[in-house]
Amino acid sequence: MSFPQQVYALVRQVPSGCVTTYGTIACLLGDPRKARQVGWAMAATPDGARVPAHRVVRANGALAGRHAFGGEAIQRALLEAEGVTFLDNGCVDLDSHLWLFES
DNA sequence: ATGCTGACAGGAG
DNA sequence: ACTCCTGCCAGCA
Repeated sequence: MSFPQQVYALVRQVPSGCVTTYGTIACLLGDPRKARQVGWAMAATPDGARVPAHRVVRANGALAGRHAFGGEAIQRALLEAEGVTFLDNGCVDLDSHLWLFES
């Protein structure tokens, strides 16, 4: 199982209405320092992977921005549509929606 | 091969 | 609170 494959597998487990962070994913894969590679993996996410990359946010809940989906606003809209709430600063309410992969 | 960049994170100044 | 620096590793000029 290649690194990106594991990333996709985990992200796919995130239920609608929940989010997770790059660091968390990297940690679950055994190497917290590979957070950047997680980001790279998301950027390279093939459509066929069916990975809800919009549910993956930064360590503090801030959205990816830049190259993502066409804008942070889009990612935010997608999450809101799934029931995810945001803080005044535009960050995801991790306290309520962070997926800890307890399943 | 070398160096810079990047959907990141964490620590230091 | 904010900016800068380093670690990690894949991709590209």
